[in-house]
Amino acid sequence: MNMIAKPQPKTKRGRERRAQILAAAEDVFSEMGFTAASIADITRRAGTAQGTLYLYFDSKDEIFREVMLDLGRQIRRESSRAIEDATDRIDAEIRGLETYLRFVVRRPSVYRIVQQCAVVDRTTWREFYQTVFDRYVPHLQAAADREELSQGDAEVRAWMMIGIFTLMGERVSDWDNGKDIDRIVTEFSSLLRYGIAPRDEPTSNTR
Amino acid sequence: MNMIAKPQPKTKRGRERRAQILAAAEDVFSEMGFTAASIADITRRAGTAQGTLYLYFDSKDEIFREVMLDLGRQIRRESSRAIEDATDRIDAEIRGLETYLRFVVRRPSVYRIVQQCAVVDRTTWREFYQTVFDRYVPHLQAAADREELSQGDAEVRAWMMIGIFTLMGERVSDWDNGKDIDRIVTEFSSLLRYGIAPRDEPTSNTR
DNA sequence: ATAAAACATGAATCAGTATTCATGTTTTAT
DNA sequence: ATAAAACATGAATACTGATTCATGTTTTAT
Repeated sequence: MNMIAKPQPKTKRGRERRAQILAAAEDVFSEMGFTAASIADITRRAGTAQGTLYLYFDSKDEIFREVMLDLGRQIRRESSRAIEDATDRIDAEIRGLETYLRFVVRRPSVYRIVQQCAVVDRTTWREFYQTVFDRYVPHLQAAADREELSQGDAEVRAWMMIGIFTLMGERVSDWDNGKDIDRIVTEFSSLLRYGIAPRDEPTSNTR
Repeated sequence: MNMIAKPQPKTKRGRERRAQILAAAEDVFSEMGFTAASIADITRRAGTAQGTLYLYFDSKDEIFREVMLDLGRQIRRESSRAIEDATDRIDAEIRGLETYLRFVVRRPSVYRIVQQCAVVDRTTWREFYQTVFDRYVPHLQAAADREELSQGDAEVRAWMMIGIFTLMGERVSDWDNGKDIDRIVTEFSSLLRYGIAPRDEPTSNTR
């Protein structure tokens, strides 16, 4: 509702405190969950007084939102970096998945926060996925035009890829801590290249 | 912690009240979210007094859990019914997705509750996905053995399929209300049969 | 018909915690 | 060096809402 966020801190000390509190909030929210996490928990972790948090953030909801926006930027930065030197779109998808999975294993808070966000702040959560989607579709469309992919529905493909990335991310960060990344990437690669239907020519093209 | 749940109601009236409150809880939780939903909201919707809820459920957490378990059963029932008369595994997957998507459009509370569950009661949420996974893998493995699918990593395939189902479910129930189901099913079918890589023989086999 | 069990009520309790604020300290600008 | 602005404190406030419980009603069993 309130569109005017707190102004940026004016001094170096201020910027540091804000960053300190934001980092503490990320940890606490991902470890305890939004509801269980109290302002006292966050400021204790950050080593400040409770009131200090309100110098930089309007409310518990707003600080959560800032945490999510920050993570969103990190996720997108990480994935675009991954695909920079891919040879073609299939390769880009595969590298993208691998980098992504390694990222979420390093930063398991990512998925916790995104999941919380779906519940705590649905608008921000939608915007996050919409942004990912909006950047994804043109890549897939262009790749199909260049014949690096078969022709197909780029939008639906984007959602399917995002679905695979998302669940695999949850899986490795929450369940197996990264030990299955290689298997996952191998099978994903095979899905993109051949689907999962029986293949006609058994062992000819590795392409 | 407390493993002893409330005993089953002894009378018809009791069973009806319990069902009434459970249905109200599903609606209220999915509309308002777990945190915002109060016991008063639930009992108001159910048309009973607040205390009545505590005759049948130990706590707000427990009633949420019961809602989730109930939905889990419905989801599994619906999807197994869908694939009963599929001709092969690829066909089963495609029918499964379509039925599934139509189900979540009819019952949009499904995804809201599952998402909430990831945050509110992580144990139950994990058990839900684990159960889906445990039932899925043997089907895929058996199908590969019968050569209805190519050989591959059945476990990773199961997670990828679940990821696609999940995101598409969220997508149609939350975003577009079912109008894109046909497009989605078509593209999904194509992914399973051919992948998304360029195809060697342009227009030969519809299989 | 009657006692016992089961079910139902809703106002009062009570614990937790987000937010404020009066007071102090540090930094910046002149 | 000094005033003003920015930053920091943490105890007190204020509110919410889950849970309880004393009391009443309905159903079941005999």
